[in-house]
Amino acid sequence: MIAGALPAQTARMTNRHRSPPRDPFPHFVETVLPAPSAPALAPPLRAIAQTVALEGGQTFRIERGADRFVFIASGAAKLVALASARREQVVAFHFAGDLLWIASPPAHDYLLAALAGTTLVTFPATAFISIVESDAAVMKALFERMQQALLRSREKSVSLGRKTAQERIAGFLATMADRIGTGDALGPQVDLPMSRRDIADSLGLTIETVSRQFSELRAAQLIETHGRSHVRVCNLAGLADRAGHARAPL
Amino acid sequence: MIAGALPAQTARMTNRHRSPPRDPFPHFVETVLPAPSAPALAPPLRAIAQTVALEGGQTFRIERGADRFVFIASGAAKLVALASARREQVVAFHFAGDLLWIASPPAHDYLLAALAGTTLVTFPATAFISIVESDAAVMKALFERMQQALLRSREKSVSLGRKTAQERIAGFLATMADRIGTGDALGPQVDLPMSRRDIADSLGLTIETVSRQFSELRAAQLIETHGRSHVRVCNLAGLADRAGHARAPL
DNA sequence: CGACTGGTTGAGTATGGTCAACTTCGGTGG
DNA sequence: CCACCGAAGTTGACCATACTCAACCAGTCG
Repeated sequence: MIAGALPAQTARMTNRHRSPPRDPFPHFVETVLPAPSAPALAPPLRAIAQTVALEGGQTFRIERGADRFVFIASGAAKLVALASARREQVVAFHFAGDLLWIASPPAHDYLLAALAGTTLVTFPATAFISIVESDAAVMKALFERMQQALLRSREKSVSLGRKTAQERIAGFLATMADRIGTGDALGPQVDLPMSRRDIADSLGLTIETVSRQFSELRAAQLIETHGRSHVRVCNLAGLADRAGHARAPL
Repeated sequence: MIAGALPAQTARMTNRHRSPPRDPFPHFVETVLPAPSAPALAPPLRAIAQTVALEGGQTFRIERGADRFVFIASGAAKLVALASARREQVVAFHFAGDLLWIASPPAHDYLLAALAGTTLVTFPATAFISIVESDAAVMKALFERMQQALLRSREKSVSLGRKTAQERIAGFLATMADRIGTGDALGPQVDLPMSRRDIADSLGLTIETVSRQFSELRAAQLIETHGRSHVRVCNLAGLADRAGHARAPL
């Protein structure tokens, strides 16, 4: 279930301050389950839950045909589809508080890889559903998370199918500022937990192209970067503009 | 709600044999609702349902913030995201029996366009959910359709992000053979209801590239084409092979 | 049968990929 | 605290895949 580090990954430990192994299950309960449903459902769910602690670079694989729900209690992860030996597609990034569904369809294998120290609570999908299916509020909450995932995936299709490299990068940064940015919306800061390779594999580009586009956006005064991962968005409107988020004029 | 034909579309009527305007709602009920749930839910759902008949080329738009469920009673449709004036991304194709969810997120507008004469039954999403949310079986069925849509969308991301033009076309044809093919699996035939432009807009390519790849696959004896839309898959295994559906070796 | 749309084929181009050198970051150890 | 080292990131030169522009062909409908 928990596979080793990815091939080209020398499991460099980034956990100097290893966090105490607090049980993440209560966090799952209060984040995902509506309060009235929690008392009845938490025990049976706990019975089928598996808690997994991953260090950055480690991966969580699912067996074929055994799809799972995964709650990210802390940390950050990428959901990766293996297209072939040297081709990976990052299908989605997920952060603390997210609940995602993973399956491996016939065409490709999928796995979840931690971008840093990450704690997961995972459930076999069918067992999970049979426990919560009778609870309308929980099913509705689940459903809404699914809708959000589908919407994000559709937007990613637009990006991958019809946008230039620069539009993809600009859109990516704007999205990340929205999802994990700190500070006000006018000058958000982001600490990107993913590498340039992860970004490239997410946007259907190469690391070189990602790097070049970062440089261009920097030159255009839209962003500032400090170190490998810190990005300051100087001009969010300008960034959104370059993302090609044109709405069709009616 | 029902907009006119798309810009470059001279609403050429393809309905010589106009089908009788049979009420498609019962078809929705028996296809989507589990039998035990139908009697209780059908009446309130009918009250909020809107039936729409579209000719090929006509589109169904949703207002912003008013997401809908759409059941395709007959025909075929493409779900399109408008990236900008001359850039459209086909996010998904849907056929008779499919139930889909459409929303227009902040970044882009979405619309559903009929590929031929098509009958829809549509519902405002929130009203739909409040009617069915208490019925576990229906919610589960809905949920599974959502999972399927998400899975397909993820697979599309892989295709758009990490596959060559030929791999995309081969994968597309294999998928279509599976979804709307007739005849045995060894020599399936497909009548593609979508134009080369639709295919191009779905795969993130141009019509010329689509055409060239069709020609190459034809030259490689993997497919035969008759007329604009009829495709005969001579070698499904070979096609799947060229689709780059490599599973990671364990 | 003729016109028109959609599809195919060809020639040249551009965006992003590849290959390679170099720089910076950041973590470790002297 | 600074020097060192490996990995990650950046930049440049060149190349390839798919796009653009354009002409031509074929299927379909009137």
